[in-house]
Amino acid sequence: MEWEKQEQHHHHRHHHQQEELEQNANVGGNGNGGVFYVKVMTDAQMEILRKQISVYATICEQLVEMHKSLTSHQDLAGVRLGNLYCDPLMTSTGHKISARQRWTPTPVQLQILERIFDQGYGTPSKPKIKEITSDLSQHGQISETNVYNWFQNRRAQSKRKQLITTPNNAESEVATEVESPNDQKTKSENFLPQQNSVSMPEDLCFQNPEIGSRLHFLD
Amino acid sequence: MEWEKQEQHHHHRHHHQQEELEQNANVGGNGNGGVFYVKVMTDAQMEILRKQISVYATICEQLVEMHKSLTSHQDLAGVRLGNLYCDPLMTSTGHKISARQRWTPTPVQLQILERIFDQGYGTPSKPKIKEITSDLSQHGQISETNVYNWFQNRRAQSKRKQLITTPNNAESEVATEVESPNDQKTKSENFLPQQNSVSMPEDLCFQNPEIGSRLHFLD
DNA sequence: CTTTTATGAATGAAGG
DNA sequence: CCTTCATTCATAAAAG
Repeated sequence: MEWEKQEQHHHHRHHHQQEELEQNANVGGNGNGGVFYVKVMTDAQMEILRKQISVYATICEQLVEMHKSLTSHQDLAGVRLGNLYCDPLMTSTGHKISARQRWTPTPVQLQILERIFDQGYGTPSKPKIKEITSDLSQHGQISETNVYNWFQNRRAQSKRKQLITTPNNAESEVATEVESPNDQKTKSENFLPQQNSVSMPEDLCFQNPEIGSRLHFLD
Repeated sequence: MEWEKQEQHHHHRHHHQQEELEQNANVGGNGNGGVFYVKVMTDAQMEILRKQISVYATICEQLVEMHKSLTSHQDLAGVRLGNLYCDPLMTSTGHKISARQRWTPTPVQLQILERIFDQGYGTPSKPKIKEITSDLSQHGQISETNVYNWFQNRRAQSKRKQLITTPNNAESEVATEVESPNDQKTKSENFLPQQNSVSMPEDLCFQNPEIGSRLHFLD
Protein backbone atom coordinates (compact mmCIF):
# COMPACT_ATOMS: atom_id res chain seq x y z
CA MET A 1 0.00 0.00 0.00
CA GLU A 2 0.89 3.53 -0.27
CA TRP A 3 2.01 3.78 3.28
CA GLU A 4 4.58 1.20 2.80
CA LYS A 5 5.91 2.90 -0.25
CA GLN A 6 5.88 6.25 1.32
CA GLU A 7 8.36 5.14 3.84
CA GLN A 8 10.77 4.26 1.18
CA HIS A 9 10.19 6.99 -1.32
CA HIS A 10 9.33 10.13 0.47
CA HIS A 11 9.43 12.28 -2.56
CA HIS A 12 7.70 10.13 -4.99
CA ARG A 13 4.32 11.21 -6.06
CA HIS A 14 1.53 8.75 -6.23
CA HIS A 15 -1.33 9.71 -8.39
CA HIS A 16 -2.74 6.34 -8.80
CA GLN A 17 -3.51 5.17 -5.40
CA GLN A 18 -6.41 3.30 -6.67
CA GLU A 19 -4.33 1.09 -8.79
CA GLU A 20 -1.98 0.40 -6.02
CA LEU A 21 -4.77 -0.51 -3.75
CA GLU A 22 -6.13 -2.80 -6.33
CA GLN A 23 -2.88 -4.54 -6.64
CA ASN A 24 -2.92 -5.07 -2.99
CA ALA A 25 -6.19 -6.81 -3.05
CA ASN A 26 -6.09 -10.48 -2.76
CA VAL A 27 -8.51 -12.49 -4.64
CA GLY A 28 -9.99 -15.59 -3.31
CA GLY A 29 -12.06 -18.07 -5.14
CA ASN A 30 -14.68 -20.21 -3.63
CA GLY A 31 -14.42 -22.85 -6.20
CA ASN A 32 -17.96 -22.77 -7.42
CA GLY A 33 -18.13 -20.00 -9.86
CA GLY A 34 -17.91 -17.00 -7.63
CA VAL A 35 -15.05 -15.10 -6.23
CA PHE A 36 -14.62 -12.67 -3.44
CA TYR A 37 -12.08 -10.00 -2.87
CA VAL A 38 -10.59 -8.86 0.36
CA LYS A 39 -8.09 -6.24 1.18
CA VAL A 40 -5.11 -7.66 2.88
CA MET A 41 -2.58 -5.98 5.05
CA THR A 42 0.40 -7.41 6.72
CA ASP A 43 1.20 -6.79 10.34
CA ALA A 44 3.90 -4.42 9.30
CA GLN A 45 1.51 -2.40 7.22
CA MET A 46 -1.01 -2.30 10.00
CA GLU A 47 1.65 -1.11 12.33
CA ILE A 48 2.71 1.62 9.97
CA LEU A 49 -0.86 2.63 9.56
CA ARG A 50 -1.34 2.89 13.27
CA LYS A 51 1.69 5.04 13.58
CA GLN A 52 0.59 7.30 10.79
CA ILE A 53 -2.75 7.81 12.35
CA SER A 54 -1.23 8.27 15.73
CA VAL A 55 0.97 10.97 14.33
CA TYR A 56 -1.95 12.71 12.74
CA ALA A 57 -3.85 12.58 15.96
CA THR A 58 -0.97 14.11 17.84
CA ILE A 59 -0.43 16.78 15.29
CA CYS A 60 -4.05 17.67 15.27
CA GLU A 61 -4.17 17.97 18.99
CA GLN A 62 -1.21 20.21 19.07
CA LEU A 63 -2.43 22.32 16.23
CA VAL A 64 -5.67 22.75 18.04
CA GLU A 65 -3.80 23.93 21.05
CA MET A 66 -1.81 26.28 18.93
CA HIS A 67 -4.99 27.57 17.46
CA LYS A 68 -6.42 28.22 20.85
CA SER A 69 -3.42 30.13 22.00
CA LEU A 70 -3.38 32.16 18.84
CA THR A 71 -7.00 33.04 18.88
CA SER A 72 -7.51 33.58 22.55
CA HIS A 73 -6.52 37.17 22.17
CA GLN A 74 -7.61 38.00 18.72
CA ASP A 75 -10.77 39.03 17.10
CA LEU A 76 -11.49 36.50 14.47
CA ALA A 77 -14.46 38.43 13.27
CA GLY A 78 -12.03 40.48 11.35
CA VAL A 79 -10.59 37.58 9.52
CA ARG A 80 -13.00 37.67 6.71
CA LEU A 81 -10.86 35.89 4.30
CA GLY A 82 -13.36 33.30 3.38
CA ASN A 83 -15.55 33.24 0.36
CA LEU A 84 -12.83 34.35 -1.89
CA TYR A 85 -13.41 34.04 -5.50
CA CYS A 86 -11.33 31.37 -7.03
CA ASP A 87 -10.72 30.60 -10.60
CA PRO A 88 -11.66 27.11 -11.56
CA LEU A 89 -8.66 27.26 -13.79
CA MET A 90 -10.13 25.79 -16.89
CA THR A 91 -7.52 27.21 -19.11
CA SER A 92 -7.25 24.23 -21.36
CA THR A 93 -10.57 24.75 -22.98
CA GLY A 94 -10.85 28.40 -22.26
CA HIS A 95 -14.15 28.00 -20.56
CA LYS A 96 -15.76 30.94 -19.04
CA ILE A 97 -15.44 31.36 -15.38
CA SER A 98 -18.39 32.19 -13.37
CA ALA A 99 -19.10 32.66 -9.75
CA ARG A 100 -20.68 30.04 -7.63
CA GLN A 101 -24.34 30.11 -7.84
CA ARG A 102 -25.45 27.98 -5.08
CA TRP A 103 -24.90 28.05 -1.41
CA THR A 104 -22.46 25.61 0.07
CA PRO A 105 -22.40 25.19 3.79
CA THR A 106 -19.11 25.74 5.47
CA PRO A 107 -17.86 22.89 7.62
CA VAL A 108 -18.90 24.63 10.77
CA GLN A 109 -22.32 25.38 9.45
CA LEU A 110 -22.68 21.84 8.39
CA GLN A 111 -21.62 20.56 11.71
CA ILE A 112 -24.14 22.72 13.46
CA LEU A 113 -26.87 21.76 11.08
CA GLU A 114 -26.13 18.11 11.49
CA ARG A 115 -26.20 18.43 15.21
CA ILE A 116 -29.57 20.08 15.13
CA PHE A 117 -30.81 17.52 12.71
CA ASP A 118 -29.63 14.70 14.89
CA GLN A 119 -31.56 16.07 17.78
CA GLY A 120 -34.49 14.53 16.10
CA TYR A 121 -36.89 17.34 15.56
CA GLY A 122 -38.29 17.47 12.10
CA THR A 123 -38.18 20.46 9.89
CA PRO A 124 -37.73 23.42 12.16
CA SER A 125 -40.56 25.88 12.45
CA LYS A 126 -40.18 29.23 10.87
CA PRO A 127 -39.02 31.10 13.94
CA LYS A 128 -36.64 28.28 14.60
CA ILE A 129 -35.29 28.62 11.11
CA LYS A 130 -34.70 32.27 11.69
CA GLU A 131 -32.80 31.52 14.80
CA ILE A 132 -30.66 28.90 13.17
CA THR A 133 -29.99 31.13 10.23
CA SER A 134 -28.95 33.86 12.52
CA ASP A 135 -26.54 31.61 14.31
CA LEU A 136 -25.10 30.19 11.17
CA SER A 137 -24.65 33.53 9.54
CA GLN A 138 -21.82 34.05 11.94
CA HIS A 139 -19.97 31.39 10.07
CA GLY A 140 -20.67 32.44 6.54
CA GLN A 141 -23.25 33.54 4.09
CA ILE A 142 -26.55 31.83 4.57
CA SER A 143 -30.23 32.53 4.25
CA GLU A 144 -33.35 31.11 5.76
CA THR A 145 -34.17 29.47 2.50
CA ASN A 146 -30.85 27.72 2.57
CA VAL A 147 -31.57 26.37 5.99
CA TYR A 148 -35.04 25.31 5.06
CA ASN A 149 -33.87 23.51 1.96
CA TRP A 150 -31.08 21.92 3.82
CA PHE A 151 -33.43 20.33 6.29
CA GLN A 152 -35.73 19.19 3.56
CA ASN A 153 -32.94 17.58 1.64
CA ARG A 154 -31.26 16.17 4.66
CA ARG A 155 -34.43 14.51 5.71
CA ALA A 156 -34.98 13.02 2.30
CA GLN A 157 -31.46 11.74 2.23
CA SER A 158 -31.83 10.20 5.61
CA LYS A 159 -34.99 8.53 4.59
CA ARG A 160 -33.58 7.13 1.43
CA LYS A 161 -30.64 5.75 3.21
CA GLN A 162 -32.89 4.02 5.64
CA LEU A 163 -34.77 2.37 2.86
CA ILE A 164 -31.59 1.15 1.37
CA THR A 165 -30.05 0.05 4.59
CA THR A 166 -33.21 -1.66 5.62
CA PRO A 167 -34.32 -3.42 2.54
CA ASN A 168 -36.63 -5.66 4.48
CA ASN A 169 -36.60 -8.13 1.73
CA ALA A 170 -35.76 -11.67 2.45
CA GLU A 171 -33.07 -12.87 0.23
CA SER A 172 -35.01 -15.95 -0.59
CA GLU A 173 -34.86 -15.46 -4.23
CA VAL A 174 -36.13 -18.55 -5.78
CA ALA A 175 -35.18 -19.35 -9.29
CA THR A 176 -31.67 -18.16 -9.75
CA GLU A 177 -29.07 -16.80 -7.50
CA VAL A 178 -29.27 -13.21 -8.47
CA GLU A 179 -26.11 -11.92 -6.97
CA SER A 180 -27.18 -9.27 -4.58
CA PRO A 181 -27.08 -6.26 -6.78
CA ASN A 182 -28.36 -3.57 -4.56
CA ASP A 183 -25.37 -2.71 -2.65
CA GLN A 184 -26.42 0.81 -2.28
CA LYS A 185 -24.46 3.54 -0.83
CA THR A 186 -23.37 2.96 2.64
CA LYS A 187 -23.04 6.35 4.02
CA SER A 188 -21.11 6.38 7.17
CA GLU A 189 -22.69 8.79 9.49
CA ASN A 190 -20.48 7.85 12.30
CA PHE A 191 -17.65 9.89 11.01
CA LEU A 192 -16.40 13.34 10.92
CA PRO A 193 -18.37 16.26 9.75
CA GLN A 194 -18.12 16.79 6.12
CA GLN A 195 -14.68 17.63 5.08
CA ASN A 196 -15.39 17.68 1.46
CA SER A 197 -15.72 21.34 1.15
CA VAL A 198 -13.28 24.03 1.72
CA SER A 199 -13.22 25.64 5.03
CA MET A 200 -11.66 28.86 5.82
CA PRO A 201 -9.55 29.10 8.86
CA GLU A 202 -12.10 30.84 10.94
CA ASP A 203 -14.44 28.08 10.21
CA LEU A 204 -12.25 25.46 11.60
CA CYS A 205 -13.66 24.72 14.90
CA PHE A 206 -13.31 21.60 16.87
CA GLN A 207 -16.42 21.43 18.79
CA ASN A 208 -15.98 17.80 18.74
CA PRO A 209 -13.28 16.87 21.21
CA GLU A 210 -13.22 13.26 20.34
CA ILE A 211 -10.92 13.61 17.46
CA GLY A 212 -8.58 11.07 18.82
CA SER A 213 -11.23 8.59 19.68
CA ARG A 214 -12.61 8.13 16.27
CA LEU A 215 -10.13 5.60 15.27
CA HIS A 216 -11.36 3.10 17.75
CA PHE A 217 -11.83 0.76 14.90
CA LEU A 218 -8.13 0.37 14.55
CA ASP A 219 -7.52 -0.47 18.12
CA MET B 1 -22.90 14.62 3.23
CA GLU B 2 -20.18 13.68 1.08
CA TRP B 3 -18.79 10.81 2.88
CA GLU B 4 -21.73 8.89 1.88
CA LYS B 5 -20.20 6.76 -0.70
CA GLN B 6 -21.27 3.77 -2.48
CA GLU B 7 -19.66 0.57 -1.77
CA GLN B 8 -19.67 -1.15 -5.03
CA HIS B 9 -17.36 -3.89 -5.79
CA HIS B 10 -17.52 -7.26 -7.22
CA HIS B 11 -17.80 -9.52 -4.33
CA HIS B 12 -21.30 -9.11 -3.15
CA ARG B 13 -22.19 -12.69 -3.14
CA HIS B 14 -20.04 -13.32 -0.17
CA HIS B 15 -20.62 -10.20 1.68
CA HIS B 16 -21.77 -11.93 4.78
CA GLN B 17 -18.81 -14.12 5.01
CA GLN B 18 -16.58 -11.18 4.76
CA GLU B 19 -18.39 -9.42 7.47
CA GLU B 20 -17.75 -12.30 9.72
CA LEU B 21 -14.12 -12.12 8.97
CA GLU B 22 -14.30 -8.50 9.73
CA GLN B 23 -15.46 -9.07 13.20
CA ASN B 24 -12.12 -10.49 13.93
CA ALA B 25 -10.57 -8.07 11.57
CA ASN B 26 -7.30 -9.12 12.82
CA VAL B 27 -6.55 -12.50 11.66
CA GLY B 28 -6.39 -13.91 8.27
CA GLY B 29 -4.92 -17.09 7.18
CA ASN B 30 -4.69 -19.43 4.37
CA GLY B 31 -6.52 -22.00 6.31
CA ASN B 32 -4.03 -24.71 5.88
CA GLY B 33 -1.22 -24.28 8.24
CA GLY B 34 -1.36 -20.54 8.72
CA VAL B 35 1.96 -20.04 7.11
CA PHE B 36 1.32 -16.37 6.73
CA TYR B 37 -0.70 -13.97 8.70
CA VAL B 38 -2.52 -11.15 7.07
CA LYS B 39 -4.90 -8.50 8.12
CA VAL B 40 -8.14 -8.65 6.33
CA MET B 41 -10.38 -5.74 5.71
CA THR B 42 -13.49 -5.36 3.73
CA ASP B 43 -13.76 -2.68 1.14
CA ALA B 44 -16.06 -0.84 3.44
CA GLN B 45 -13.49 -0.79 6.16
CA MET B 46 -10.82 0.24 3.77
CA GLU B 47 -13.01 3.06 2.72
CA ILE B 48 -13.58 4.06 6.29
CA LEU B 49 -9.92 3.94 6.94
CA ARG B 50 -9.14 6.09 3.98
CA LYS B 51 -11.63 8.62 5.06
CA GLN B 52 -10.36 8.68 8.56
CA ILE B 53 -6.89 9.36 7.34
CA SER B 54 -8.17 11.81 4.84
CA VAL B 55 -9.94 13.64 7.58
CA TYR B 56 -6.83 13.90 9.63
CA ALA B 57 -4.88 15.15 6.71
CA THR B 58 -7.51 17.73 6.01
CA ILE B 59 -7.71 18.89 9.55
CA CYS B 60 -4.00 19.28 9.72
CA GLU B 61 -3.86 21.22 6.52
CA GLN B 62 -6.65 23.47 7.49
CA LEU B 63 -5.13 24.15 10.83
CA VAL B 64 -1.87 24.95 9.22
CA GLU B 65 -3.54 27.32 6.85
CA MET B 66 -5.43 28.87 9.65
CA HIS B 67 -2.26 29.37 11.52
CA LYS B 68 -0.70 31.02 8.54
CA SER B 69 -3.57 33.34 8.00
CA LEU B 70 -3.77 34.25 11.62
CA THR B 71 -0.13 34.97 12.00
CA SER B 72 0.09 36.92 8.82
CA HIS B 73 -3.02 38.77 9.72
CA GLN B 74 -1.22 40.29 12.59
CA ASP B 75 1.11 41.95 10.19
CA LEU B 76 -1.05 42.78 7.24
CA ALA B 77 -4.54 43.74 8.08
CA GLY B 78 -5.69 43.19 4.55
CA VAL B 79 -3.86 40.02 3.90
CA ARG B 80 -5.69 37.42 2.03
CA LEU B 81 -5.41 33.79 1.75
CA GLY B 82 -4.43 33.20 -1.77
CA ASN B 83 -6.40 30.82 -3.77
CA LEU B 84 -6.63 28.33 -1.08
CA TYR B 85 -7.29 24.93 -2.25
CA CYS B 86 -8.20 22.36 0.19
CA ASP B 87 -9.07 19.15 -1.35
CA PRO B 88 -9.88 16.86 1.48
CA LEU B 89 -8.92 13.89 -0.46
CA MET B 90 -5.49 15.02 -1.18
CA THR B 91 -2.64 15.63 1.10
CA SER B 92 -0.45 18.62 0.74
CA THR B 93 1.81 16.70 -1.50
CA GLY B 94 -0.97 15.93 -3.84
CA HIS B 95 -1.01 12.48 -2.52
CA LYS B 96 -4.39 10.98 -2.72
CA ILE B 97 -5.30 9.33 0.49
CA SER B 98 -8.84 8.59 -0.01
CA ALA B 99 -10.16 6.69 -2.90
CA ARG B 100 -13.56 5.71 -3.78
CA GLN B 101 -14.88 3.42 -6.32
CA ARG B 102 -17.69 4.05 -8.63
CA TRP B 103 -19.85 1.99 -10.80
CA THR B 104 -18.97 1.65 -14.43
CA PRO B 105 -21.51 0.21 -16.76
CA THR B 106 -20.45 -2.76 -18.76
CA PRO B 107 -20.82 -2.46 -22.52
CA VAL B 108 -23.89 -4.60 -22.47
CA GLN B 109 -25.48 -2.63 -19.70
CA LEU B 110 -24.70 0.57 -21.48
CA GLN B 111 -26.23 -0.68 -24.66
CA ILE B 112 -29.40 -1.65 -22.90
CA LEU B 113 -29.60 1.61 -21.06
CA GLU B 114 -29.11 3.59 -24.21
CA ARG B 115 -31.80 1.64 -25.91
CA ILE B 116 -34.26 2.31 -23.13
CA PHE B 117 -33.28 5.93 -23.09
CA ASP B 118 -33.82 6.27 -26.80
CA GLN B 119 -37.29 4.94 -26.45
CA GLY B 120 -38.11 8.34 -25.27
CA TYR B 121 -39.70 7.86 -21.94
CA GLY B 122 -38.40 10.21 -19.37
CA THR B 123 -36.98 9.19 -16.08
CA PRO B 124 -38.26 5.73 -15.40
CA SER B 125 -40.62 5.37 -12.52
CA LYS B 126 -39.47 3.57 -9.46
CA PRO B 127 -40.89 0.21 -10.32
CA LYS B 128 -39.49 0.63 -13.77
CA ILE B 129 -36.10 1.33 -12.31
CA LYS B 130 -36.30 -1.81 -10.30
CA GLU B 131 -37.13 -3.76 -13.35
CA ILE B 132 -34.31 -2.31 -15.35
CA THR B 133 -31.91 -2.83 -12.53
CA SER B 134 -32.96 -6.39 -12.26
CA ASP B 135 -32.41 -6.96 -15.92
CA LEU B 136 -29.09 -5.27 -15.97
CA SER B 137 -27.84 -7.07 -12.94
CA GLN B 138 -27.63 -10.12 -15.09
CA HIS B 139 -24.88 -8.42 -16.96
CA GLY B 140 -22.90 -7.12 -14.08
CA GLN B 141 -23.04 -5.47 -10.74
CA ILE B 142 -25.50 -2.61 -10.63
CA SER B 143 -27.93 -0.96 -8.29
CA GLU B 144 -31.09 1.00 -8.64
CA THR B 145 -29.28 4.13 -7.70
CA ASN B 146 -26.86 3.55 -10.52
CA VAL B 147 -29.71 3.27 -12.94
CA TYR B 148 -31.42 6.29 -11.57
CA ASN B 149 -28.28 8.37 -11.76
CA TRP B 150 -27.53 7.14 -15.18
CA PHE B 151 -30.82 8.37 -16.52
CA GLN B 152 -30.44 11.65 -14.78
CA ASN B 153 -27.02 12.19 -16.21
CA ARG B 154 -27.92 10.87 -19.59
CA ARG B 155 -30.73 13.33 -19.95
CA ALA B 156 -28.58 16.18 -18.80
CA GLN B 157 -25.98 15.21 -21.32
CA SER B 158 -28.53 14.99 -24.06
CA LYS B 159 -29.84 18.36 -23.19
CA ARG B 160 -26.42 19.90 -23.11
CA LYS B 161 -25.52 18.57 -26.49
CA GLN B 162 -28.69 19.94 -27.93
CA LEU B 163 -27.81 23.37 -26.68
CA ILE B 164 -24.48 23.13 -28.36
CA THR B 165 -25.84 21.99 -31.67
CA THR B 166 -28.40 24.74 -31.41
CA PRO B 167 -26.20 27.78 -31.28
CA ASN B 168 -28.74 30.32 -30.30
CA ASN B 169 -27.87 33.90 -29.83
CA ALA B 170 -24.48 35.07 -28.91
CA GLU B 171 -23.99 35.88 -25.32
CA SER B 172 -20.57 37.18 -24.77
CA GLU B 173 -21.30 38.20 -21.31
CA VAL B 174 -18.50 39.27 -19.18
CA ALA B 175 -18.40 37.49 -15.93
CA THR B 176 -19.02 39.98 -13.27
CA GLU B 177 -17.71 39.52 -9.85
CA VAL B 178 -20.49 41.35 -8.24
CA GLU B 179 -22.27 39.26 -5.77
CA SER B 180 -25.48 40.02 -4.10
CA PRO B 181 -25.57 38.30 -0.82
CA ASN B 182 -28.48 36.02 -0.99
CA ASP B 183 -30.52 37.10 1.85
CA GLN B 184 -33.67 36.00 3.41
CA LYS B 185 -36.36 34.92 1.11
CA THR B 186 -34.59 35.50 -2.13
CA LYS B 187 -32.97 33.23 -4.54
CA SER B 188 -29.60 32.45 -3.35
CA GLU B 189 -26.90 34.25 -5.13
CA ASN B 190 -24.10 33.51 -2.84
CA PHE B 191 -20.87 32.21 -3.90
CA LEU B 192 -18.44 30.20 -2.08
CA PRO B 193 -14.99 29.47 -3.13
CA GLN B 194 -14.47 25.87 -3.47
CA GLN B 195 -11.72 23.54 -4.11
CA ASN B 196 -8.42 25.14 -4.44
CA SER B 197 -5.07 24.20 -3.42
CA VAL B 198 -3.28 24.06 -0.23
CA SER B 199 0.23 23.32 0.50
CA MET B 200 1.83 22.26 3.65
CA PRO B 201 4.22 25.06 4.29
CA GLU B 202 7.63 23.78 4.98
CA ASP B 203 8.43 26.95 6.77
CA LEU B 204 5.64 26.63 9.20
CA CYS B 205 7.03 27.15 12.58
CA PHE B 206 5.76 24.57 14.91
CA GLN B 207 5.92 25.26 18.53
CA ASN B 208 7.06 21.80 18.96
CA PRO B 209 9.78 20.83 16.55
CA GLU B 210 8.82 17.27 17.02
CA ILE B 211 5.72 17.87 15.03
CA GLY B 212 7.63 18.98 12.06
CA SER B 213 9.71 15.90 11.94
CA ARG B 214 6.76 13.69 12.34
CA LEU B 215 4.96 15.43 9.59
CA HIS B 216 7.87 14.78 7.40
CA PHE B 217 7.50 11.18 8.14
CA LEU B 218 4.10 11.36 6.63
CA ASP B 219 5.23 12.92 3.48
C1' DC C 1 3.52 8.57 -15.83
C1' DT C 2 0.85 12.86 -16.54
C1' DT C 3 -2.99 15.30 -18.50
C1' DT C 4 -7.51 15.55 -20.35
C1' DT C 5 -12.08 14.01 -20.98
C1' DA C 6 -16.32 11.65 -19.95
C1' DT C 7 -19.46 10.60 -16.64
C1' DG C 8 -21.02 8.64 -11.98
C1' DA C 9 -22.44 10.63 -7.84
C1' DA C 10 -23.76 14.28 -4.33
C1' DT C 11 -26.65 17.89 -3.22
C1' DG C 12 -28.82 22.67 -3.28
C1' DA C 13 -32.84 24.48 -5.12
C1' DA C 14 -37.42 24.53 -7.44
C1' DG C 15 -42.00 22.81 -8.35
C1' DG C 16 -46.03 20.20 -7.16
C1' DC D 1 -43.03 15.67 1.73
C1' DC D 2 -41.57 13.99 -2.88
C1' DT D 3 -39.67 14.43 -7.50
C1' DT D 4 -36.87 16.68 -10.75
C1' DC D 5 -33.33 19.47 -12.38
C1' DA D 6 -28.90 22.03 -12.35
C1' DT D 7 -24.34 22.36 -10.84
C1' DT D 8 -20.36 20.67 -8.99
C1' DC D 9 -16.91 17.31 -7.62
C1' DA D 10 -14.18 13.20 -8.13
C1' DT D 11 -12.55 9.63 -10.78
C1' DA D 12 -12.40 5.90 -14.42
C1' DA D 13 -11.02 5.89 -18.92
C1' DA D 14 -8.66 7.74 -22.69
C1' DA D 15 -5.15 10.46 -24.68
C1' DG D 16 -0.45 12.19 -24.81
